[in-house]
Amino acid sequence: MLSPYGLDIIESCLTCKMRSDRIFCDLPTASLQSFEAIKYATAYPKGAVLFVEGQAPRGIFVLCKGRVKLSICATDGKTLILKIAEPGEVLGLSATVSGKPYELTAETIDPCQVNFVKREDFLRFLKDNSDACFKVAEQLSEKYNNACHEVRSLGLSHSASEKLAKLLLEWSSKNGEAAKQEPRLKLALTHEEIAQMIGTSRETVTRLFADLKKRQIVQAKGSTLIIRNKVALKAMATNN
Amino acid sequence: MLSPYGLDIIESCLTCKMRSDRIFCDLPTASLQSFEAIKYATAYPKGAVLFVEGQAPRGIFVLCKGRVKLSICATDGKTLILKIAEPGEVLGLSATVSGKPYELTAETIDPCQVNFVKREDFLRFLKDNSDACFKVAEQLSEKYNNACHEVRSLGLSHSASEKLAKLLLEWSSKNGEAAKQEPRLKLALTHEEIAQMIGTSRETVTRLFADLKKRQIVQAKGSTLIIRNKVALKAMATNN
DNA sequence: CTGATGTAGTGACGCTGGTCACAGCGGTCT
DNA sequence: AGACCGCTGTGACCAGCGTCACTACATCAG
Repeated sequence: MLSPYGLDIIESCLTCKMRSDRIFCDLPTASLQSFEAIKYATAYPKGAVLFVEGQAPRGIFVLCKGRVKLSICATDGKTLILKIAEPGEVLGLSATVSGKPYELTAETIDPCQVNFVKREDFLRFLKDNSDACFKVAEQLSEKYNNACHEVRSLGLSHSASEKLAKLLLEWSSKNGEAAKQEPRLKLALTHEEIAQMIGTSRETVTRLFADLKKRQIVQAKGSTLIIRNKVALKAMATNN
Repeated sequence: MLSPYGLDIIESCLTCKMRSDRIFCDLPTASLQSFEAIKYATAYPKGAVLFVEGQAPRGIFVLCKGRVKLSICATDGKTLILKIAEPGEVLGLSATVSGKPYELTAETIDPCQVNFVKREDFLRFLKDNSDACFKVAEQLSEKYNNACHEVRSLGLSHSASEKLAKLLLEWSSKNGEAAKQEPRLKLALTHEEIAQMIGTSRETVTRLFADLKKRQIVQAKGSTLIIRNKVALKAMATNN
């Protein structure tokens, strides 16, 4: 089997082991078979752009492996990272459904495997498979929910430190580390990228981290970050 | 016919004149008939709260008449208005589909007519009527799109004046006034509410308006605002 | 080894806008 | 009429943070 970019390609959705974990993929066999017929299994290297905001929607991208950075970008080049998509997520879904341009840009940050489906094929598929249509509604609700959280964090925060604290807590809760006394997390992003996630400048992120370390709230061990004082961090995330 | 709060109640969706204009309501007669069976036509006075963020989803609210303010609110009371919903919009949709708590608060700002559908009834209805399910996906895409715009405006703007200019242009484009030389728009909101829409303080909005007037970019005529210099306003919305 | 490139850390400076504190200015209720 | 209330308009003050400019590493290619 071909294996570009060092990926182990999952050939068929029907035999995919992760199927049941994934909100969109967990479809009845019949629907999944029609899906098989219209999907193109593709692979991308790190740094590939799946689509760009403003483009007319070509179709959906089901992320099977790897992570994808979703961002929006201002005319002056200032960028805001909305989220890092994980496997199981469907990208370009809302644009494909509504026919409006993609509202964000998707760029791989790992080698990725992706199932692409052309817009016309996908819409036909949805009309014929009501289970899938409902899954799409669920996915879109999920996305909407996410966007609302982003709005809340951007719009209701009083300071950059509050937003950074929120981000760190959110990250720690994703690894199931949140319950631990001193949660650890891998800092896979640069200060620049973190700044783009919370809508601030690179220098501010550096300064905030320096401050957190000085106040013994976090501690860096190489590229892992240990949260030493969860309570203080939570206080920062809710107050100002 | 009963007519509370000075409303002319639309009794049946089947005979509703606005049906075809409205993205969700324009369903095949068969689907609409099953919808009729599960909906409750209700009316609310101005200032009524349909649901509050954080509440478990009771169901959906199809707005037939009047406007509804959708907002999120921080623990300290700071509020952000996401949008003013117009007739035809379905409220509480994503929470009802996903089962997660309502992500925002909906409060009427006019006397409103609303069709309410209980969550279980609605989910059953969706399973049985795939046309409706697709409409839901479309509505959710629309909402997601909106949220993305909000994120862009909040996250990528450099200043409050930029956000205000964006808001004014957006409003003028809704009335079809945008094409005119000097678009007019009704300022139906207080400075406080405008501040909450763009995530700034009441005083800043007052100062910004004063500045716009001084620079002859806009002009107030009672509660209508005339945009005298569209070009300058657009420049403010894109630059800094 | 050396230069190039990307990331992180830090000081200085100044602007934007949040906050507080009041002052006018319609309404409306009694 | 007066009292009260919500909205608007302004001045003063200052914290937060964006920006610039530079240094310090680390990694990598040649």
